[in-house]
Amino acid sequence: MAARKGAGVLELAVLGLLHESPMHGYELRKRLNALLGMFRAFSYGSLYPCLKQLLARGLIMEDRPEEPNVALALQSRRSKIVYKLTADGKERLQQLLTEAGPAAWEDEGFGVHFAFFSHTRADVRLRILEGRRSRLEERLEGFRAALARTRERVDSYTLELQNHGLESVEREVRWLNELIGRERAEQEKLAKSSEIDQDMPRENGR
Amino acid sequence: MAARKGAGVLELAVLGLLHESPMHGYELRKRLNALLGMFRAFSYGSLYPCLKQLLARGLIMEDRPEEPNVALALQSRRSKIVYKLTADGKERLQQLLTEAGPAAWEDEGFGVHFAFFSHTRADVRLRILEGRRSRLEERLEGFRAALARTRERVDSYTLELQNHGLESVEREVRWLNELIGRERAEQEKLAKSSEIDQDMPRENGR
DNA sequence: TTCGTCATGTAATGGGTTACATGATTAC
DNA sequence: GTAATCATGTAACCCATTACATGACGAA
Repeated sequence: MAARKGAGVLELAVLGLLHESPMHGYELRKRLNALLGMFRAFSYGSLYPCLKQLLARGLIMEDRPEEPNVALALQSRRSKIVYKLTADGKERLQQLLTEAGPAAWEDEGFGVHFAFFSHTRADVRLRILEGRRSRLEERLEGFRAALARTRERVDSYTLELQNHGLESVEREVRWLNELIGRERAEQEKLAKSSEIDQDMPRENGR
Repeated sequence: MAARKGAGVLELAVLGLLHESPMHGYELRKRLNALLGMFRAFSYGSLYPCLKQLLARGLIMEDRPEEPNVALALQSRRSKIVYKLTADGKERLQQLLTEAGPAAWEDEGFGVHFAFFSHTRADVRLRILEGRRSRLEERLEGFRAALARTRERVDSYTLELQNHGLESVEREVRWLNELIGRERAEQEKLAKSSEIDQDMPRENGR
């Protein structure tokens, strides 16, 4: 099995961004950190090796636009290597966007997967959101249990920290609830509209 | 200089917990994850090597309570090794709790440092809180700048993600603001009470 | 012509995880 | 007596970072 772990979160992020438009590494990194800036920041030291590896695996290729002058192309080519997805790369991206497993809802991966939700199938989106929610609820539960056990002697700072953490997670759960609600509503709407097909449309307030 | 990076966050966490009371590894891990559960979870694979290393560095030692029977002690001792801080360990802990540098306010370290704030000097606490706040504000600023540049074409999911991230960080900043306010108030109160001593108090707003 | 930023890369290192292997203790 | 949990440990690996080295290019 092994499923090829490959290059962690970066693989998806790079493939996803390159799918939207070809880019060179430096720019890629900026877009990356603009996209996920609040969660993580990647350095060149991880990005370039990743590109190299993706290239070796045939998932991306250099994108030299129509180059009439071959000699010039061979010589002048230094600095700025624009990459684009290959067919295999697109396939791989699709595959990554379709698996709704722990990799998609654990802390490291969730943000990246979410960032490309618009390229993700609706049912997969829903399962990822629900997966993350139950993951967080699980954590919440375990945490509260541990809290109950050590309740006795906690200084005020520890308490403050734990409360803040608790509230953060609860907040994310509420956020997920809202997103899940919206996703489901949309799915129902689609199901209904495809089911009707020849009946009159009806409003169902936003 | 080099400052001995040593064993990352774990070092502080372990020393801090052992300072409160001697413990064995297994228990240590549970307390650790109860304390920081919302932020990170450590596995045995990292904890035990860390203990081993701390032992080798002479910062902790096995805590065999009064053991009248030596022979029995030598034989039966398998499973459950209780550790406690050595004098060096206490000193090291104190040192770690006193440095108010990036290690204390970056994402990885902040939680742990905060968790032991009750053993931290008031001025160090304040500097760490302010350090973290400006770190977050910096991130906020950079993020908004990047946002402004790529504003044009962002799909609704990306937007949703970025908003959520933004709000999370803003929320943490507000939390820090409150904590800083409290810290300062307390410090002023202390300063005032020690300053007066024989005169009447005078207001000096903020 | 020099400085800042854009741009690409590599080597050493690091902190941590997973998976594995093992043994003791407790509860049933 | 056996299953679950407590308890300790190791080895292989992984993803990413830091620090470094290099060079092109535009603006002052």
